[in-house]
Amino acid sequence: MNSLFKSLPRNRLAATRRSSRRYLHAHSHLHPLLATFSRLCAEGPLHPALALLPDLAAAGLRADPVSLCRLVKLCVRQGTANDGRLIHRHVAHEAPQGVGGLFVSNSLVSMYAKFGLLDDALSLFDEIPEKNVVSWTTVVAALANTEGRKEEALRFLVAMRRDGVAPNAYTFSSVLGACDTPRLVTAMHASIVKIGLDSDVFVRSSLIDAYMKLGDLDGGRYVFGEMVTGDLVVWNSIIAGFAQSGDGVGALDLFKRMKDAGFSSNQGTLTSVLRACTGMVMLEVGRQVHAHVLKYDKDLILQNALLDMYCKCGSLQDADALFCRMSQRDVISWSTMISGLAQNGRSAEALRVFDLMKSEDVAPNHITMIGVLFACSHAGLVEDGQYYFKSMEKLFGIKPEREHYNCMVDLLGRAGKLDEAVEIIHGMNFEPDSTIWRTLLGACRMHKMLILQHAEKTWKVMRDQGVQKEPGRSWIELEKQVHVFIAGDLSHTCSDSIVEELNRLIGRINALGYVPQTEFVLQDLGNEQKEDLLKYHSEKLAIAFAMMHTMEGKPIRIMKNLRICGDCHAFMKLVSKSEGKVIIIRDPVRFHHFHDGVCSCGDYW
DNA sequence: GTAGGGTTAG
Repeated sequence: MNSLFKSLPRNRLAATRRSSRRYLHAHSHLHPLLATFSRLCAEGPLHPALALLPDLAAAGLRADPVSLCRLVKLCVRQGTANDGRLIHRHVAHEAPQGVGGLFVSNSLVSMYAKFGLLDDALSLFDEIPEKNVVSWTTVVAALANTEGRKEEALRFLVAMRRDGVAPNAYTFSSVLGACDTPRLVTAMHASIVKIGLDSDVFVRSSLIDAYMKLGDLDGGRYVFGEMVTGDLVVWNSIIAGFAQSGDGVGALDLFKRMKDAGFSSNQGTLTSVLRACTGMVMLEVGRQVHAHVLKYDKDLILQNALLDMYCKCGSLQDADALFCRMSQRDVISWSTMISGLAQNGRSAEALRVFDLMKSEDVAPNHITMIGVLFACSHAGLVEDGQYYFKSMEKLFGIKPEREHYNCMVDLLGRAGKLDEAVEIIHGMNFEPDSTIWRTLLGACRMHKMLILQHAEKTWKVMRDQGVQKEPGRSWIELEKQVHVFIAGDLSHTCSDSIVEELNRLIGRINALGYVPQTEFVLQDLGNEQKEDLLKYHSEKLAIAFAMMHTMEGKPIRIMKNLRICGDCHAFMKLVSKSEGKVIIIRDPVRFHHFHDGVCSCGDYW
């Protein structure tokens, strides 16, 4: 291998680089075989070019480094790892001279990494005697992109500096993907500023992304606000960060500012904007975005985001129509559709979609199985659920994780099999967390088996684990504006009319037999106070406001941060009947479609 | 020859 790297004085590198380009032209005129090879490497296809390698060797001809690098790239795009090894073997014998050898080796390292053969990439890297910034960056990037090897990326950065090679913008934008603690990101940020790379758009977008992934919105905003240079991806990074951290309004606001700044969106932008709509349940804005998505109908990520938006906004007709139209579907499309149907109370269809998925030979993953188990539990299909839970490892090679156990506790709990649910918890290999307890408590409450002593103990465990009681929040989209209501908070500008409308609704449903179910207030209070607490639950404030502003015939959609309580549930059923309205409430887990006094969840949630 | 942003659950 060492013959690959005739070492050269560094001041001759540029001259060699120039001569290496000339080499191509000189030789292609000299020999038709080399000319054909160069042309194939530049234009493809891959396999005829590969087939020429033995002929070149037999004729004693040495391919130029530029063509070889092109061939390696072609291989990454069109070929397999074995094709790559073929090139590697050829090069090991017919090495290009001088700096060209280094170029070819660097691209081979990159190729192995792209094929996921990290160890091959590293061992070739080890053989390079005079590693330059590209060699180092290639492995740093490969490690930073591999789950479980991120720490090594940082160690390589240190080793690189010790070796006297200065990192460049490529290196920093790669290594930032491996920085997953505030301390690391801040330290890297400091180095970047010191070296003066903080205006590079690649570095900037990676830095924003790194801050946002830690949940440090201010850090991301700071880097973004300091913008002296920016491009579309920098905008996309900040918008994605806001959308992913649940600040949909912030994301949409930035999207508007981006357009005002003269940038037009691409697939990446639209995907994040859709996610923001999904988080805020902004169906109308989502529909508008759909119009811009039409020209990207081959982009699966974007199509999946659109599909999820329709599911999460409770518009299953749109989701279904889109799903049928999609020209390709991957495991995410299928999982989205299965969970979407299940969350909207259409479990039987969800399971039919799962059967269809299997018949199309798409392998389910652990998220698909969460959707399937969720569907079973929602439809009371205890046996099917138990079957899938027990056999998912054998059938699909998916080991049950915490989330699957949680689904099983839900499934058994809902079906009233509380003892079996507790048994499942005891049979877990990991400590039960607050989610599991919450699920069990929900089942107890559902079956009116709430033994307070037990509940208090459970709440204590949850408090000890740092679970906080959030105030209830509901929000609705109206004329592309989001209106937020907080439980017990009457500071909204329209509060007086909201309370008036609420009283009117209560009067109407009293006639249908509504009685406030104060048992859902767990605090120790007098009955009247309990009724007041119930009356101003956030979804009741939201429905009163929506009732005054929604057009006739249009369903009302409410988003909630907490699960809906039994009293609000009964309330909504009666209001849907008395007012002849379809009401759709999305809580953090599922949807309730209220229509004519009935809910899609079958009073079971 | 090396680099950045986007989708499914909870």
